[in-house]
Amino acid sequence: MKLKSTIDAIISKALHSANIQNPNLSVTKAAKKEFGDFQYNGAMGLAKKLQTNPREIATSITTHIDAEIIEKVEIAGAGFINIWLKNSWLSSELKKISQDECLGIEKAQTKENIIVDYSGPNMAKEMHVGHLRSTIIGDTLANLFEFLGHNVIRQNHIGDWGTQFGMLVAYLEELQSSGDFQENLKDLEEFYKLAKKRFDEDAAFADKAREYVVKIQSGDAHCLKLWKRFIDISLAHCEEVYQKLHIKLTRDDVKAESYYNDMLSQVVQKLDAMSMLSVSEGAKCVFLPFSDIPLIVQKSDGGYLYATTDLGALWYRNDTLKADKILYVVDARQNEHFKSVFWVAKEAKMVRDDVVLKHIAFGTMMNEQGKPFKTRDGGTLKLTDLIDEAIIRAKNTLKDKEDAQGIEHKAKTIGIGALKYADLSVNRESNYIFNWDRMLSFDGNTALYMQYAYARIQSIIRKYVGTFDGDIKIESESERALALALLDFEDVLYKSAHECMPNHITGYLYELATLFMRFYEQSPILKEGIDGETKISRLLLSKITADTIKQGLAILGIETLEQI
RNA sequence: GCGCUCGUAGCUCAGCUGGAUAGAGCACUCGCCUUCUAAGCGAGCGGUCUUAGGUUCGAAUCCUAACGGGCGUACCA
Repeated sequence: MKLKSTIDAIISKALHSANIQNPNLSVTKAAKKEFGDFQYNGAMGLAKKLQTNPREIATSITTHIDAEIIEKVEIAGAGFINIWLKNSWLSSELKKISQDECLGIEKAQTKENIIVDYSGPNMAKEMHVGHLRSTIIGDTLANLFEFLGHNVIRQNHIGDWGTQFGMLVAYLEELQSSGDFQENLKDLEEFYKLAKKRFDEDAAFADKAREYVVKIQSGDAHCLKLWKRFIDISLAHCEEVYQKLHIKLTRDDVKAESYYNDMLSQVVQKLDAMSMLSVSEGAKCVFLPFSDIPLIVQKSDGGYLYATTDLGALWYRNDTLKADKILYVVDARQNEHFKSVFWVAKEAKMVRDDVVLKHIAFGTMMNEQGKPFKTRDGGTLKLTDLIDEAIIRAKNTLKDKEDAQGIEHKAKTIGIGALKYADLSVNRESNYIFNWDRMLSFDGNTALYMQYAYARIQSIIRKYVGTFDGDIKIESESERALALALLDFEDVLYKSAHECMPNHITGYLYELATLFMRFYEQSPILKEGIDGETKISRLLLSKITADTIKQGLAILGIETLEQI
C-alpha cells in the first residue's frame, strides 16, 4: 500500500478540479498527531505564485477533495491542509495486507537491471573491518531492490591483480616443499607478513617477485596456476565470512579485477578514438573539466591502473550485463575517483547516457575515541575475529543460558544482527562510532529490540488456539497509530531504495516496534474478558506487525527468533 | 594551496525535495509487574541546530563566507 501516493493522487485530483496547476505536489506525514494523518503544505507556495491568500487557496482545494477514504480535512495555521483517514479504510487495507504474502507491497513498475558492486575484498589479505560496511550495506541494497521486483546483479569486484601477487606467489612457490597450500595459507595476514619480510630482506627473492608479477599478467602457465590456487584459497576465506554474516554473495557474483584484464588496452584505444586522451609526463590520461588532476589510465611504463579497470568494468556492465543502474558501495574517500571515472565512461560513450551511475559512499568506522577502528596494537582487525566477538558478547547478554542447544543459534542471530543493524541504522554517509554495548542493548534502535518485539508477538500467537478469521477494528489511539505505521511500510521501502539509504528502514522498524510495544501495554489480547472479535482484531494487528518486522529485517539481512 | 565531506541535547544519532512548538536512544530523576516475554511501558530533565551574513511569508534544511574536525590531492587500489 502506497499510502502517500494514494493521498497525493487525491490532492492532485482536487487541485485539478479547482483549476490549479501545481507541478510540485507533495503531501507529507503529519508532523504531529493534532495535525491529522497527512498534511499538504503546498497552499502557501501556490498563494505566493498566484498572488492570493493561502487560506483561500487551501479552502478552494479542500472543497474539491472528494475521496471515500478521507474522514476529515481541516485548514490550519497559515494554510496547512490537515487530512485524517477513515478508520474503516485503514481496517480494510490492513485486512488485505494480512492476506498477502508480500504484505501488499507492489513490485516496481519498471523492472530494471540493477548492478550492486560491493564488498570487493583484496585477495592478498584477509577481510578486515574496512570491508564490513560495504559488504553489509551492499547486501542490504541488493536485497531491497530484489524485493521490489528488480533484476539485481551482485558484483564482487575482488582485488586479485595487484603487484603484491608476484611476491605472494613467489613465496608460495618457495613453501611448496614444506606443507600444503591450505596449511600455509590458513592465516593470510601471517603469510603476507612473512612474504613481505622475505621480499625486504632478500634481493634475489624481490627480483623474482617482480618477475612473477609480469609472468602472471602475461599468462605464464606455471605462475598462473599458483596464482589461481592462491586466489581460490583466499576467496574461500571470504566466503566463510559471508556465510557467517549471511551475506548472499557467491562465486557466481565474483568478477575480479583480472577479469577485465583483456579489456584494458581497448579502454585506452577507445578513449584515444574519442579524442579524450592526452599524454602528460609520459602517462596516458584524460583531463577533466572539473578537476586539476587528470584521470590516469596508463602509466608511463605501460601498466594500467584501477581507473582503467573500473572503466573496463563499466563498459562490460553496460554492454554485456545491460545495466540500467550501477551502484558502487565504496568508501566515501573514493568520491573523486568515481566522479572522474563516471564522467569519462559517459563522455566516451562506454555507458549509455540514461544509465544511472551512483557511488554509494559511506563513512569510516571509528572507535570510541573517534579514531579509525584498529586492534589494540594498531593493526587491522580481522573481520572473522570481530564476528566471533559479536557472538560471544551476544551470548553473555542472554538471560536464559539453560537452553544449551538454542543458545548458540540465538547468540549468532543476535550478535550478527546487532553488528549489521548498528551499521545500517546510521546515515551511511557519516562516520560511525562502533560500540559493543550500544549495539547489543535491548533499549533503543537496535536489532535486539526488534527481535524482542517479534519474539513477544510470536509468544502470543503460540498461545492462541483458533482461527484468524475476522476483521480489524481500530478503536484506540495506540491501535490507530500502529495501523498507520503498518500501512506505511511500502512507502518507506521505496524511499529507502530511491535514496539507497538503509537507515530509513531501520528507523521505520524501530518506530513500528515502539508503537507495537505501546499497543501491547495498553491493549490486552488474550487476557480474560476480551471478546472474540477484539481478540482476533488485535491478533491480526500483532501478526501483521510481526510479519513486517520479519520482512524488514530480512531485507537488512537479519534473522528473527521465535523466542529470546 | 586546491577539492570533497561533516559540525543538531552531556554522549550516540534521526530529521535536510524549505513549513506549524527541532525528534529518538543512552545517561540522570520519578512512576507502573498476583495479569499475553517488565530484556517492557509512561512521565520529567536536557537545545544560541558551530558562527556571521543572504534568499524567503517561513531556514536545522537552500546560497555565500568564516571557524573547527575527517579525508583526498596524477603514474597504489
